[in-house]
Amino acid sequence: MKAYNHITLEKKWQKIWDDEKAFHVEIDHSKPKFYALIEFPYPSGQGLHVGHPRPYTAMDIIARKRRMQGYNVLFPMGWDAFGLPTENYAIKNKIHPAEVTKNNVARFKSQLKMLGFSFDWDREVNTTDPSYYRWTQWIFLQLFKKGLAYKKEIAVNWCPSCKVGLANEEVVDGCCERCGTPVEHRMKTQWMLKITEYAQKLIDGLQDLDFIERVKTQQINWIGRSEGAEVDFKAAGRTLRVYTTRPDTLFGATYMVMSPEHPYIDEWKDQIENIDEIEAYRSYARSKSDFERTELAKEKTGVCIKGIRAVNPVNGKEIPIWISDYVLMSYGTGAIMAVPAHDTRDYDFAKKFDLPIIEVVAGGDIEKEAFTDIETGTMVNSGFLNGMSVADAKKAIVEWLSEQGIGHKKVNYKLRDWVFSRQRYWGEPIPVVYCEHCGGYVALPEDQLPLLLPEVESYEPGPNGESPLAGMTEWVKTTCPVCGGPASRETDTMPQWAGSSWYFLRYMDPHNDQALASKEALSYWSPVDWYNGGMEHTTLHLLYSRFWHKFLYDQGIVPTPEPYQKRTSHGMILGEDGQKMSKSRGNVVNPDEVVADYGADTMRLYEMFIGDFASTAPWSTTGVKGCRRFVERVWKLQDMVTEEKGFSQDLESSMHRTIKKVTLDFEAMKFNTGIAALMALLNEFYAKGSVTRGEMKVFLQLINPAAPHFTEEMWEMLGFEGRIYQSEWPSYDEAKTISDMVEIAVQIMGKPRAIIRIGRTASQEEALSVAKAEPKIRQLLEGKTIVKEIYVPGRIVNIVAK
RNA sequence: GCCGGAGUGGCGGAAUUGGCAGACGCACAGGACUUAAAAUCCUGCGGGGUCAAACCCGUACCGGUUCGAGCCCGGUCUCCGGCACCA
Repeated sequence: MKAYNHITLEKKWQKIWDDEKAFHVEIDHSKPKFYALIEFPYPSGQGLHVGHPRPYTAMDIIARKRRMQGYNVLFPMGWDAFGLPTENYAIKNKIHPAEVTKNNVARFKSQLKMLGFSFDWDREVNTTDPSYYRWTQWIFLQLFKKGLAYKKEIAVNWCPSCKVGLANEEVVDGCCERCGTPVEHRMKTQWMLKITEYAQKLIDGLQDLDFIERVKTQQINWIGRSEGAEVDFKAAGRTLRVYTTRPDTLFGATYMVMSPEHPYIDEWKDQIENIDEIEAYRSYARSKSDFERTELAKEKTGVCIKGIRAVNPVNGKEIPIWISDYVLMSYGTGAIMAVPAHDTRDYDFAKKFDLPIIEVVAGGDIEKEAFTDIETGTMVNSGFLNGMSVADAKKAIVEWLSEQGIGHKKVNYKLRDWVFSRQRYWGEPIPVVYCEHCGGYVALPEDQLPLLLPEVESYEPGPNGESPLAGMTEWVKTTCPVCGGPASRETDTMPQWAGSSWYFLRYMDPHNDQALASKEALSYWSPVDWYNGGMEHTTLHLLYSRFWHKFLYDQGIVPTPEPYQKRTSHGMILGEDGQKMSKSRGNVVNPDEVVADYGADTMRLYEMFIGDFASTAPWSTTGVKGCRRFVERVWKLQDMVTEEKGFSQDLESSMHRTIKKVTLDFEAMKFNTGIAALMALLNEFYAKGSVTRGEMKVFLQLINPAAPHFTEEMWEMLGFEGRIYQSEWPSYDEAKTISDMVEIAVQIMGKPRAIIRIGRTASQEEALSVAKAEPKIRQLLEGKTIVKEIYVPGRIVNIVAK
């Protein structure tokens, strides 16, 4: 027997697959299509870590299995290569980011090839390739033309270290997601995308998708729909509009609060008696960073506006108006009616500043705390609402407000528009020019795309955070495509999320220079059948790309309203010490070494066997060795193969059971138990001391998706026909997965006391008589009367006796 | 605080969804082979108890439903992930 040498063997098959274009795919209407997608990596300078191959191996197993089952499988790979780390590396080492990207991609690609994934490399895409970002820019132009891209001066989350504005989604605990620096607020003019216009569609679309529940709820929470009403209060001759989810508590509104940024404050300047105090508070609130807002104890602060009072429209009472930073300008109307009896924040505020608290929903104890239950309370102190339930009161008051013309139903979302511009070099240039004469931003004609990134002297952002492109006078100066007059180019670039928002479409037709993909390719391959990725992308990439796709669908460009039919998620791999892998902890496992020492097949098997796919799990070197042992034991089976074509009689049931288990477990991403079943079957072969050709063939096929190299080698050595990757996935006979005789437990009073061997479909009389014939059972039942007898065929016998 | 998810041997983890708890793997112990070690093969491996058995206890904790509960119900604790002054 040839010794098992993973190094030469794996190289050999990787080369054959390449030469044979084994995994290249084209449109083929004679087969069902299957589009398997994994998140394309950012090619960092560190290369792959052992976390990357986990989802890749998982989808590779499913892709390989589906091919064997007769599907036309699209399983592509590419590079999400724009972004800050590359740019920072370029600045530090004075190398062009494109060069850095090229090197990193080459390294990643060779590492992926080393692991034997069945990607169709002819469809490789790279977001930094002009022939790719031409279409990223094109999609932006469509958004711009439909009014969904607009420029606005907003307070952006500013990272002083990265010198870049961040989207809300990129701020974690008030700090920059990437570098951890506390985020500051800066007023900046930014490109924005109106994702809010799609808020409802993004919720509704989830309904029919096969996404894991966590992803659905996280997206729904992030979008944050709430139903309530807008109500107009009169104040100093103006209408002060508020949003509330509790219009039923209107009689309990004892004061109002405006956000410090509310524009009315400037308008009321002359009438406000304590304007100095108000201004002081406004500047104090402005200086608070996001970090301080989240970290500081939520002690309420605020100032009463003196000289102006509001009128509660429902009872004509005059109530004071305060300003406080617990009211946000960016949600609702920037002003609220405060009902301290029934809102915990208002309650805290009222207690601190000694404001009146009026109970309008009975059922709690407002001496102690705000009563916020909406299920059980009854309306009191509320005029015509008295005696109603909260739900009825809501309806009644909104009706009344509508009749009076001072309020109406309103739905709000927490979702904000997407801050789309970055003041950085290594991103897609935004293809618009500013033209004084035309009075604003003008889209570049589509035939001028791609708008290439110009060569610059320095990739460093300007001192005030302006884009490095702003220094490129020659490039910035241009002519307006509409009027032909002088115009200047936009110097901001797009965020990293742009290129990844549509890459799965490009894979369908990656070389098309007429459209982002042909109609034919789009209609054949859409939607992605199965997309696996990290939970960390739930509210970023996954939401953004669903938004773009829904927009493209509305424009008639893509054929399906949703991009991804199914979404699953993998767990992280921790270091051997149970900590998150990081350079500073020194617990990083390098896949190159694992593959060199044990081989790609072992590495792949271990990554799948490590534990439940969706959960985090610590790496274990001895665990890897266990999988290597499995591979070698399978290898040694070749000396035990008999000439028999079918299954041997005593293993027939085991064979069918294992085929079934592996088929179903792989599809359900229960790789650990699927592999465990294969190990158990191997143990049976060893116990028997032989394996038939028929058994060997099926066994290799079942292992092949997980460990494709050595199974291909053994297939060849044993003289099976063709390539294993082209062979047909084994089928099982349901009837043969169950053996006729079963061992079932006999319980007395629910405690297992004996095991009997009977027919699977034996009758109750039969089962009980066999059970009672057991000496031990007979002994235990002696002198007792049987109260009840339970028999579940194939499962259990339970005798209750006294 | 709110929304998700989870607590099972020394460890990673199984359990047909209410039917023999601990599959499979790791670690460990004993044995075989070897001059020896490694590798490999065989055996054992939740705790108590016994010469061995019988038997008792055991799935975070307290209680309940059931012939029978890791799984269902009520309550408590702990951990992980997400959101967080969103009116």
